[in-house]
Amino acid sequence: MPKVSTEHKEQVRQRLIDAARTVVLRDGHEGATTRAILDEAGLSAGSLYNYFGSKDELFEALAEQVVEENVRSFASSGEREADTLIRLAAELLAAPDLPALAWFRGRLSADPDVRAAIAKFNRAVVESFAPLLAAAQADGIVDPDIDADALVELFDVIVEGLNRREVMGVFVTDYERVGRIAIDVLLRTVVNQKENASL
Amino acid sequence: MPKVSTEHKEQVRQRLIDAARTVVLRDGHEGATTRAILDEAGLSAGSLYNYFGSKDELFEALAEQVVEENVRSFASSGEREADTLIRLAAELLAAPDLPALAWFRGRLSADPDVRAAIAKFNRAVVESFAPLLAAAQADGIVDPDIDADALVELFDVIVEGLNRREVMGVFVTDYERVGRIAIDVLLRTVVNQKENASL
DNA sequence: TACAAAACTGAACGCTCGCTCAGTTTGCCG
DNA sequence: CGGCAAACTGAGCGAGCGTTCAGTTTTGTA
Repeated sequence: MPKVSTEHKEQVRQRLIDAARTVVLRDGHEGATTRAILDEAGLSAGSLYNYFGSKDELFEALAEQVVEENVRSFASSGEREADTLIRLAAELLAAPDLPALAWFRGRLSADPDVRAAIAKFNRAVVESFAPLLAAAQADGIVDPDIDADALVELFDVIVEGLNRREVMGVFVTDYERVGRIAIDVLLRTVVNQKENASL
Repeated sequence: MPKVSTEHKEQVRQRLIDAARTVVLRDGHEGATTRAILDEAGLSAGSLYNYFGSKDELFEALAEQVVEENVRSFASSGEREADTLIRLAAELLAAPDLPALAWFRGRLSADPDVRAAIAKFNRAVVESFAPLLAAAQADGIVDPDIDADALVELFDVIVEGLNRREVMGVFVTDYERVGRIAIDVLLRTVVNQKENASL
């Protein structure tokens, strides 16, 4: 018969994950020591090991959670227009969590679970854009000869590029402008074909 | 009157930088300890400090060198056609130095000198593409209303995105295809205007 | 209220890191 | 050839890390 155990335990576990995220964002990954994290969470040195087997286990949990949030945020947007997607990507990438995400990508990319989660994010991006293009091709407003898979992949590359610059602090001078030109350029395959057809 | 000093000193210094690069690429940044680097260079613990004031100074020198090589490689290509640029970018980004570059970008991005070197690389990319577009606009084959600066910036974003994926091990399935669609899409602003004009 | 189990504490351990320094070797110059 | 400054060695340092554990506090149950 277990004594204290409740979902309170899960709350403390989550508090540790949140503290780890806070410390990584504030002090960088070199400053993210167990002591700093436990201090942030209001616990002392030994308590970590009631919840995680090691520091790495804590970081794996955090990494999976951050990636999961990004996947959900990207995949659950109501609108599915291509320009909304670019805008959403820009917003998403401006979120304070992203530096952490990038950090984990570099730091833990050796871990198969994290790699899988990242691949899931990329897939979410691709799967959001592909149907739009397919529909446009089915409607005959996009050249059916166009290499749709490659175009979708390019969209993903652009999202990654925006992310990288954001993380690097090399901010795009004006998201609105670059986002607009990306839409413009990506959808020119659509629009111009349509214009040509209507001529 | 100096005794032993020759340019031999510069050679050893370079050997240390090369050893640091080798170890980082082989063991990752956590495995790149001073002992591992000195062992790779065939020197013992104390010798590092005849050439660099600290481990960080060595890494700064390496980072600047890697970035410098990338800038030179990108800027010195003979051909200046846009599709060549994309192809060059792809080749460049497939070079084995790139993981190191990416690592330093993340690791030392707080250092102003390294940030400056990275900005230089970005500038080289932008300056390679901008004249092409400007010329096309001057010739009247590109809509002068098009936001040229933003388009150039998008090109840079694409280069960054390709780089990121390469470093992450999320390889583009077929560089040829994605490169072609990127050219196609970027230059569609050009080609379609020209086609429209000729109609 | 009494008690046992779980949660928590914080001093301490072992380890590895960047770095130092007294002693040794190396190689240029008078 | 002799001498001396520079280059190099490697044992060892202080500090900080992740982790442990014996003791204390807290908590749910009987």
